[in-house]
Amino acid sequence: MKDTGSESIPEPAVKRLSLYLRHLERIRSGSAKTISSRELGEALGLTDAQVRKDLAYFGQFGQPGIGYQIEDLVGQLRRILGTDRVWNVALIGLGNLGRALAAYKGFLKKGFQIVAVFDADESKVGRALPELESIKVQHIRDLARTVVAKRIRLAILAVPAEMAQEVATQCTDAGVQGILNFAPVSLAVPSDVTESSVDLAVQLEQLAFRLLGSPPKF
Amino acid sequence: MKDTGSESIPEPAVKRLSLYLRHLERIRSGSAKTISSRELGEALGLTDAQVRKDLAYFGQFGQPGIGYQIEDLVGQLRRILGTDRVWNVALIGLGNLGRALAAYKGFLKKGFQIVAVFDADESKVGRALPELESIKVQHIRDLARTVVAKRIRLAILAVPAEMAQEVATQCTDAGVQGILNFAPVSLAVPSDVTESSVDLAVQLEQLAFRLLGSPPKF
DNA sequence: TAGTGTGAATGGATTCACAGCC
DNA sequence: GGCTGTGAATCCATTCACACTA
Repeated sequence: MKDTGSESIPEPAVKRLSLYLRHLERIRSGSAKTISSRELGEALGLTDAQVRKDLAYFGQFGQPGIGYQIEDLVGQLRRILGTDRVWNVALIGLGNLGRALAAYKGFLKKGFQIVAVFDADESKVGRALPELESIKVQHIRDLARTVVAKRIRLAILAVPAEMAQEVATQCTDAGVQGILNFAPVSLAVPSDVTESSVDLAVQLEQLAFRLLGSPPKF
Repeated sequence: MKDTGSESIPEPAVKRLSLYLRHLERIRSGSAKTISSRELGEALGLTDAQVRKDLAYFGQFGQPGIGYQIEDLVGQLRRILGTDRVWNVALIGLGNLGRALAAYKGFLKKGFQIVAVFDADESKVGRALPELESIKVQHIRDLARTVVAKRIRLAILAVPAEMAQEVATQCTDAGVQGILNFAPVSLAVPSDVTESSVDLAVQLEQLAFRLLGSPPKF
């Protein structure tokens, strides 16, 4: 009934796009200039048809008989995924995980720049993190102000579970449009905000479930 | 053609089971003794039918007209997911992320006990981590020996991307059956091993993709 | 009345298979 | 011969709708 205009791209396809890009960036320094859908799929455990279908949602990037130009495809995927620009990101919560995330180099490589860090602990406020010399820890009460001032559209939440919903609401109220949540709770966010949760313990739990089927090897 | 015997449970259903359990554990101290599929679904942004269907794959846990007994369902879900026991886990790689994971309390709450930690850096070997006083950092060369000796079936990989595949292979050769991988690469593992990857930068990338559709709020 | 469990219907995503191009 | 792009067919997951139970 309602057509949003986008050509109905499957969510799983977008996830795989990130994996394609990641693999291509890894092999781009190699000798091969092109890659076939079969090769790309094999590297990620997918079928060739899957790879072609995924890419075809976004355009015609390949050459029949040849494959895909690696450099070209990297550029296309970056453009599609939005990593051809710099995104300002806020990091909220400076416990063990938060500090590890602050130090993580992988974000900046993809254009995600942490331009503000927040915590509720007054004793941390005003200091600088070793890995982000140029910015000082701010109190969460400054969140809204800073989000607007620094044009922050993405936030990483690494706060305790009890605070997560409240902080998430402050983020969205301030104009944040995407939240990556590491607290082990489901967040309720407005429909125009995207939320994605990573629950470290749940990840292990899923693995444990699979193991229940098969016996130990020792 | 081949029937593995398992009643074909959708993978997404198992993921949601973890979320059901997480929510129930959070509210179990409250006054309500029961919860309906509608209430549970609402808390997680799912339909009531979805919740009922998911639970029904594993048994008949609810009472018509009443709902589900919270305590009972917690027990059932723990049993189904395998968190009603203790799992020995190895943590490999002690960079920023690895150390944060070592300190993470959430694992033990679900029965995942880190019983060995490894790194390739000789200068770290022999020391103890602040949060895991009782165990000493071992060199990766001791991986196989220790995995067998300590009956380790799950491993958390927090090593650099370049080493990830090699370490993963060492893990599976030693008998590890499940790997939670934080390195930004796709791992190839034997078919009887379960691998699950969390790429922090990819998570943000997915959020960025959604944001490309809508304009900034400022 | 409130709420589960479940077959049937629907909706999505993956795979197939092939026309067309290099 | 090798490989892409894509409709058609298949497979899988979600939603619907209702018989049934407390």
